[in-house]
Amino acid sequence: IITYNTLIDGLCKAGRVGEAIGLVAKMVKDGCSLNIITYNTLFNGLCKAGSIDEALELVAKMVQDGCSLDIITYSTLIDGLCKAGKINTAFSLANKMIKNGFSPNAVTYSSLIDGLCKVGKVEEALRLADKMKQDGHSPNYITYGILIHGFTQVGRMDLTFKLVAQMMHSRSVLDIVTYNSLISSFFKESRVREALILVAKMIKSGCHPDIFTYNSLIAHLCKVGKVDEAL
RNA sequence: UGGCUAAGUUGGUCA
Repeated sequence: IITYNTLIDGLCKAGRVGEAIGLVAKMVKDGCSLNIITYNTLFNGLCKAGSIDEALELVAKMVQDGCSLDIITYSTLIDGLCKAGKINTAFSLANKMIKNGFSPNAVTYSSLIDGLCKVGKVEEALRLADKMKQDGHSPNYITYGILIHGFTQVGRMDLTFKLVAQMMHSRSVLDIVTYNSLISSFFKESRVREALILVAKMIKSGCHPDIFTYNSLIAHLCKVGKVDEAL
C-alpha cells in the first residue's frame, strides 16, 4: 500500500490525476484496501487539478468506505477551497472540523490566511494570524512568508516592514521564499537599489539565491536597462 | 523502530 500511495502521489504531482485514479481502481481490484493516506493524496491531486467538487464527492465515498477524515483531509480540502476562491466555504469547513473535534493547526491556518491574502483581504489575514496565536499555534516561517507576500502584492509595504521587524524581534529567520517575495516586490516598486541590497543581505545570512531569485533579478534588471549587471 | 499524504515565492505564452 505504501508503494501504491507513493505512485499515486507521484502521478498526482505530475498532473496525471486521471492515471492516479486508474491506479486506485487497480488497487481495489487487486483487493488492496485504501487507507487515509491514499484518500488524502487523491484529494490533494484533485484539488490541485481544480476538481474540488470531485474531491468532495470522494469524501462521501471515503466515509462510506469506513474511513474518517483526519486533520490532513480537512487541511487539504480547505486549501483547495481557498485556492478556488471559495473562502467562505473554506471557513465553513474549518468550523465543521472544529465541531468534529479537530483543531486547526499551523498548516490549516496558513491555508486560510493565504486564501484571504489572495482575495486582497490582508487585514483580515493578519487578524486571523493573531487568532491563530491565541489558539496556541505560533505562525511559522511559512505563515509569515504568506503574509509578507500578501502584503507586498497589495502594495502594503508598511505592513510588510512591520512584520519583518516583528520577525527579527522574535528571532525568526527570513527564508529563501520570503526573501524572494521581498526582492521581487522591491523591483516591482522600482526600488532596484533596495532589492540589490536585500540580495546581498540574503547571501550574507547564508541563504543562497535560487532559480526564483535569479529569474526575478535578471528579468527586472533587464527591464531597467541594466543588462550588464544581469549578466 | 522507521518508510507514503496537507500551507507561501520568480519568469514566459495565450485569452
